[in-house]
Amino acid sequence: MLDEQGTKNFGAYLDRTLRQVRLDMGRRLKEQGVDITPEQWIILSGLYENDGQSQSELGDSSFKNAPTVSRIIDLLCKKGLTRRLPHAEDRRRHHIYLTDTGKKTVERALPAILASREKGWQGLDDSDYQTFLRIINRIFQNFSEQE
Amino acid sequence: MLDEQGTKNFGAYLDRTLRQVRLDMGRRLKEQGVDITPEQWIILSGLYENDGQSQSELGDSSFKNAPTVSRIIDLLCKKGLTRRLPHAEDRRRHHIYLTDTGKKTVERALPAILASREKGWQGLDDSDYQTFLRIINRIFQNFSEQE
DNA sequence: TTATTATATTTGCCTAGGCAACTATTGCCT
DNA sequence: AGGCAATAGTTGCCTAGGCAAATATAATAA
Repeated sequence: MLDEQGTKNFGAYLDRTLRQVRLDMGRRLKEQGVDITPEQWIILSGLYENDGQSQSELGDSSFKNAPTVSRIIDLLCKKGLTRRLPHAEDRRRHHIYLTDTGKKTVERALPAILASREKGWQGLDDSDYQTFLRIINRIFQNFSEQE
Repeated sequence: MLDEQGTKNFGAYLDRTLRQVRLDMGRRLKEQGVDITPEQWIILSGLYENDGQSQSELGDSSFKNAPTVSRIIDLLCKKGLTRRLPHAEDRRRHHIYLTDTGKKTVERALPAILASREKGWQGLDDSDYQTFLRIINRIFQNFSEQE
């Protein structure tokens, strides 16, 4: 069949699995009454760790591109979870800060996130995680090498 | 930090890696002069294997939901790569068939797909693939259990 | 047969995320 | 200083894919 010609069709497995991961996380957030998406969680938790980052810093750490970060932050600002403040030294940049509501939202969301991760990793252990990271990061790096 | 509380943050790795996989595949298809997306490839190759499937069958095998399949097929029909034909026994269904152009497109796309997979799996071997499948399918199943 | 339920597909509305083009700044080079 | 490249961010246009609701048809129950 087309799928196997000596090559490994890992993309299809990544795709279907990530879809389930996102679905489960999204549903748990909703059940918890937290109105954010998994992608928004990534940005919010990044700010919770290190508030006041610029959009490009958030993009680098979350591996999202600039337009995507820009639009997610638009939504988060509209929901009142973050705000953009001017950067003192560089007028092109903004500092992005969590509002108080934003911080509370992160804290309310966390149990749902942790529960979802726990469910996904059932039947697997720490050594599987090391192996998983080795393989998936190798794939990632294989595509990250500048041509 | 938030990311590690004993739980495994596998979602972030799946996310960033899949994004690279799609990007590389998309770029290679474009270089090859084949005007389809990685998602469209999944549907087209499914039809190449088994022509005339219904949309729900394509959805089941590609793990895409009904609206997504419907819209991808809209696009493929607009490009002249597939066509919808009525189902003799069930008038709710369609048979989806590749056109001649569609078949040729699959054949022209295949080298790009295989090259991308090969690049992604560099430095990894068959036994890594078995391990990868075990872990990722376990995650998938953990989320697929009803309830 | 009729009423109810289930299935196949489509559509509307939303977020995420590609690419490319654009603006505003900043930094560097001469 | 003046010119030019690089950087930060935004916007437009596109596809993918969630959910929910709608339509059409089929299958089943009463």
